[in-house]
Amino acid sequence: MEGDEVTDMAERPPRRRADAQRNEKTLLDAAAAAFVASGIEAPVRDIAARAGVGVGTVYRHFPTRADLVVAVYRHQVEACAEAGPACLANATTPYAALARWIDLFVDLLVTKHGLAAALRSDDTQFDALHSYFLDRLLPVCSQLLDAAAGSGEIQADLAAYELLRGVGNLCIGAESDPRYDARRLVGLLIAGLRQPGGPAEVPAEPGQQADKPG
Amino acid sequence: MEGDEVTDMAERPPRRRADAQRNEKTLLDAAAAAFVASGIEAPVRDIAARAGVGVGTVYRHFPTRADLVVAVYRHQVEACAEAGPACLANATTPYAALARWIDLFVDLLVTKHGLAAALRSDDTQFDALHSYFLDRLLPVCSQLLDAAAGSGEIQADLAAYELLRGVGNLCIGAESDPRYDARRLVGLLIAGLRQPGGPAEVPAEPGQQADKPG
Amino acid sequence: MEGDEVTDMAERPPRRRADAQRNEKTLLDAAAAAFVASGIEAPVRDIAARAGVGVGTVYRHFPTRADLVVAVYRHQVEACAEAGPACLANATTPYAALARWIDLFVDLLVTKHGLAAALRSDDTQFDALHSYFLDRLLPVCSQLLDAAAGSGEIQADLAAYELLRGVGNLCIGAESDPRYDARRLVGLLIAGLRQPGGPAEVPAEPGQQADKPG
Amino acid sequence: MEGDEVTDMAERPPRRRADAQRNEKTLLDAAAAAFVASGIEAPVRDIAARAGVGVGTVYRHFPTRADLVVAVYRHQVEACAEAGPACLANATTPYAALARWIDLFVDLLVTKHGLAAALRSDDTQFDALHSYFLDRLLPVCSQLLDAAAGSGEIQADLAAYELLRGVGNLCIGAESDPRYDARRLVGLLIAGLRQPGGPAEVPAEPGQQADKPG
DNA sequence: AATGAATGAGATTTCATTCAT
DNA sequence: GATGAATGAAATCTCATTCAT
Repeated sequence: MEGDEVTDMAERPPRRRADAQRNEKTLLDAAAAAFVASGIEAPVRDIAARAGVGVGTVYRHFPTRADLVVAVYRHQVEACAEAGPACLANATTPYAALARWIDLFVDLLVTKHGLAAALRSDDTQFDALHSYFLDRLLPVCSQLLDAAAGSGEIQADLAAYELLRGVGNLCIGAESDPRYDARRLVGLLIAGLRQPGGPAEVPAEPGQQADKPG
Repeated sequence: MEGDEVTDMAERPPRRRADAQRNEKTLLDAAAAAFVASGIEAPVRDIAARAGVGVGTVYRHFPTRADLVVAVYRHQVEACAEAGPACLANATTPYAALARWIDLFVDLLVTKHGLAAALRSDDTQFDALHSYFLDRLLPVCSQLLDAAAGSGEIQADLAAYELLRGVGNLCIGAESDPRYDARRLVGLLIAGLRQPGGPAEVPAEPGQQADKPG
Repeated sequence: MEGDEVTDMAERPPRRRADAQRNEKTLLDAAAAAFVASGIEAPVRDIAARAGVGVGTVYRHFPTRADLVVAVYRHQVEACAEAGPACLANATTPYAALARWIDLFVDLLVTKHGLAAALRSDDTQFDALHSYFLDRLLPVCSQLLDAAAGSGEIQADLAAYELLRGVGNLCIGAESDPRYDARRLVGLLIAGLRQPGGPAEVPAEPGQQADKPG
Repeated sequence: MEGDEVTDMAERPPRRRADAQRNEKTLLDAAAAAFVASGIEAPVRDIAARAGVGVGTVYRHFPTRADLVVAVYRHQVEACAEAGPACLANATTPYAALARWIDLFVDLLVTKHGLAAALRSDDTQFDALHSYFLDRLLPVCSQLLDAAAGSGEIQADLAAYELLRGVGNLCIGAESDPRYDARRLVGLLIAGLRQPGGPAEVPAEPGQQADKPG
């Protein structure tokens, strides 16, 4: 992702002060840490303190909290979005690709503590964040869902929006609770998708009903 | 002069004043409404205003916010807990009973706006609420899970805690988002439970575990 | 028994806590002092400190700054407004009544330091204050102007609004500058009103005729 | 063009860098515009932005806000000061000269939005501005007043300081309020100066001093 | 000289909680 | 018991001013 920077051999574009750039990085790290520790609504002053800068500096770089949150997670979101087509290309079936990609999405949410919280917030202040997430990830998820539906592995009628939201919800609080394995529950959800007759119905097929554990 | 504590020997029935009792009921209704409107963190002042009492009265009845939240939802939680055995008795199979009961649990969470939010909060102030919920509902859920596992309909290895938490998470925000149908996703999750090979397994094809993008 | 009941009638109206009432008075005094010292924009925190209360108390009593300013000066404004008809009744001529009333208005502005400043401010936050002043004093001033015009002592075409604003302006800063006598300048302004032919015109009297601007 | 300012590049002597000089002019224009738009307390950043320079540049040229304000209005103040003797030379009487000059002074204040505000401010930061104004204009006004007093057209006892301050005050807010005509009120003030009996006196009628309301 | 990033004091406002009445 | 006034700790955001580049 940082590879983009190498293209400019000269300093043509409006040169940024070195300390400003350092600060931005420091701020993003500090904000990420603060989000983990205090949630997405961590006081600006705390973030500034963690970064060792004044509050004004935070506001200069990120005028709104949403700007900050988006910036904190942009790299990961981008990587996740770009992984979608790769999953499709490499997996044995579209359904496997979907499962794999959802797994990456779960990684994103679980390891970046505040993210799931940010997504669930209905504070209008985070609308921009919601939009960004959906803009970037909905198309990817849609493509995978469509492919899996096209191959007949899953039903066709689950919207990508709903799936993303559900997976996002399942990941809330996962990082702080050792008794809760979000990845496993997401796995159940994805497995549920594969039910031919819909979630509430039992398929009348031999071989799917009789296996009894132990 | 009046009401020295020691004069109690007459053993008057420790009855609460009628108005105090009325207030408690009024307060619970008001709090429930406030939670729906503004979420679980609704200002105490709002709740008092809705109830037509002073804030002091709220604090007298419910010293902490958690006390209030627990009280608000106690009835519903009790009813849900008690429905567990009934489901088991009436359903055709243990798995069906589980599905039915989970459905009731979803009702509880989705219709009582603030509840899912309260459960997801990791504010230590809500620990009491968490405890109450788990104390009351975990055994019920466990029983249902065990029964379904015993009948061979599902795998045995999902903890009731994890299931409740997952379903609770899936219900977050369901009231306010018409594009998100929590009930449907919970259905997928429960359906996933029934998968023969376990949630993490996809149809037996060689190499499918190894698919990695890039 | 009967003795107990007598106090009841006295406490009918919505009882205010004694300290609240005391606080309100203290706050008004503190605000008045702060306005004198730091102008109408004195920090709320300063006002609270002067009054020996917390900032929250200020906001409880006076939600907006304009509320506070209006309250601080309400007594004086009311008294001034009510003096208008009295002036008219007691003075020898309508013009004398006008002059007398304007004098009272100047008293109001000059002795209450911040007032003129508040009136001149074009911060929209003070619109309510402007409105209050105009609502209350414009009609009074109009009546006096009309009477003086009716008696032929002054021209009829000066709007009360303009006169009040002009006098208000002349009073700005008067309390802090010993070299500036607002009362005197207002006197000149009122004297100028009496010119039969309008301010720029010279009455046909010997020795006053030849003035032409530049 | 600013060609007046010696554009000859032949000039060797320790001249200021051309861009610095250009900046100064640009800054003055920008500041004037900002004062009109936002008043004399316009944020430094706004001024810098209007001028297309950094805030540091503003501070380099004008270390204090007062320096900037003085510089912005210096040309006009000089012109006004120099117009005094001219008025006296051209008018038919000293009083007419005074009236004419005051008119020019009003022009200065009314058309240069922020100026009256700057003059009225009692912020010590503007002391330099006050001094500059008085230094430059008081002597001029004094001369005109003295002449008019000498010719018997007005009383001798109004200090130039008081007159300037009064006129200045009358001009406050005149630009933004269509219902308020500062020029007209100043006209009344000047007319009042001509009253034979002095400003405080009303037409000789018995008992008129004693009128009191109530 | 010019730039604009950084600083941090200060202003406003909200609420949970206490406590006088 | 009930009331709601008082409190003051946050939290946000704005700018004047300094200073690294």
